[in-house]
Amino acid sequence: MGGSCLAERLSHYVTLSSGERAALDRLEEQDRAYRRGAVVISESGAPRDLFVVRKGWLHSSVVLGNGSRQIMRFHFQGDLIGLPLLAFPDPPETVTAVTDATLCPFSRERLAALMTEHPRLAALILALTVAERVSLADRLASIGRTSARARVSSLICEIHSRLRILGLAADGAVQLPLTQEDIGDATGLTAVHVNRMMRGLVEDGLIDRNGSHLRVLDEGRLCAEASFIDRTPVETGWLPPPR
Amino acid sequence: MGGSCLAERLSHYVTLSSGERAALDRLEEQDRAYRRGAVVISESGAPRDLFVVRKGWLHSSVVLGNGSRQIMRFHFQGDLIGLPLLAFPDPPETVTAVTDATLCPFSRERLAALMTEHPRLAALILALTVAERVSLADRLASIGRTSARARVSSLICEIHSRLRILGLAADGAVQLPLTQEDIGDATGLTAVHVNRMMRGLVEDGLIDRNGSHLRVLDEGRLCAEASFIDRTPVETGWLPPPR
DNA sequence: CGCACCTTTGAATGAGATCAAAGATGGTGG
DNA sequence: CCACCATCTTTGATCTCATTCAAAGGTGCG
Repeated sequence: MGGSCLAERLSHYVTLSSGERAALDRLEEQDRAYRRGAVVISESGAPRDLFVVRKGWLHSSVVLGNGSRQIMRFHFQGDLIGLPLLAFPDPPETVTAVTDATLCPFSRERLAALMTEHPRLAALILALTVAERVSLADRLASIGRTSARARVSSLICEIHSRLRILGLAADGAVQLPLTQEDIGDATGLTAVHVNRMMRGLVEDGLIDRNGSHLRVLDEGRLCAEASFIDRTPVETGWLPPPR
Repeated sequence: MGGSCLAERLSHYVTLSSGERAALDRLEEQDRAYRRGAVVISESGAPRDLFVVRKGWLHSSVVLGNGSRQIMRFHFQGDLIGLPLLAFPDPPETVTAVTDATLCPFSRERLAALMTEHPRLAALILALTVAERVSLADRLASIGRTSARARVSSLICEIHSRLRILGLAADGAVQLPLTQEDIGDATGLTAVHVNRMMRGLVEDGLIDRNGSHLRVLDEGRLCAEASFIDRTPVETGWLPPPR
């Protein structure tokens, strides 16, 4: 396969030393392909691995006692998934492939070894985890305290902003392989109401759609309506020296 | 002050080596007292330190453009706060003291040094951060996908469960220094509606209240209604050896 | 071509918000 | 020690945003 996915991800933030790069390469022996709709980590099954996303979209979700589903977060190229495995024996969330996806698995023992040998990478992974926590908090505020329209707008802003960083949002246009039901499960709304809200956003000239293609027309207004805050990139000034 | 707060916290999960304990003691030179209502970390001000809570209640919150507030999480004795500082230059959340509180500050550079010298502590701190992320996700599901009554129940279950671990919930009774407005801001409801829901829980014999005293009478039913999942303690099996 | 699944639209319902105001509580200063 | 004021809780009435229920178009895939 050639080269660690995690290395690729982390090198967005720091210039990896050759030692770090070698250690990261040793982490992964393989990659695995998943079909659209496949369950990568199930709330019921015992998980064994963490993953880095090489290709594709996924999401993590929880299904509640009443049968409804909450999507916590979408995962794109370079994202670390399965981190809860570090804290809990049983996975608290289900991870599902939204599109066909390729993942790079590695065990937590290997991660432990990596953190021991390369403290800077340990600190960086901690920073990335914290950043994801903050992003979840933003989502929480959006769902807890804003209107349906703002929630949908916020989700679009977040996805658009993250895909743009990956170079997947040429001129505001992104591929959005989600059903309105998915968007509802991510925003705490019903599919029917998501439909009405998106329709409204189109009418007001904020976005445009056809099929799974979505284009952000007026990012400023969209983000403002959503109270969306695009968090600036992760801080790296405090990290220990590389090894 | 004598002894690091963080050491106390981490020793809940692992038996600290003498080297680890010494390093943790070196982390903190002081502790700081805050008055009820004091803002410890402000969304606007530049923060300098992380903290461990020695004594008291705090919460982190965000104020949105429309003026409403979302409380993300309550922080009790032993909790790490200010972690977002590891990822972002400006604090994304405001941390406020709910009661008079004593905090132990330390800089992120010191944390970086600690992680370098003591990889097991680095891994443990990562695991704790992940656990907090999962807890936020649970809250997100509660707010996004359950009724007002279930949200209030869930918050009570969470607080009760966490305080019990700290030995602060004798026979289901906890001190709850929150206004109904606070509870509303944590659950995404209005204070008025929180009142009605709590009243209902009392009527149905699930809880009892007078003043700031709250007693959980039927934990099983309360948690069931709330779809509350008490996450079992943090995994430590995968951690690297101590140093 | 035909069957799933998804989107769209309409009408009725309902959970929670909003508005308003009356009690309760507690901290503060005289 | 008491009176007062601010804050918090409680309750009622009304309103509104989002849900629910239902059914008619689209779309793509096997």
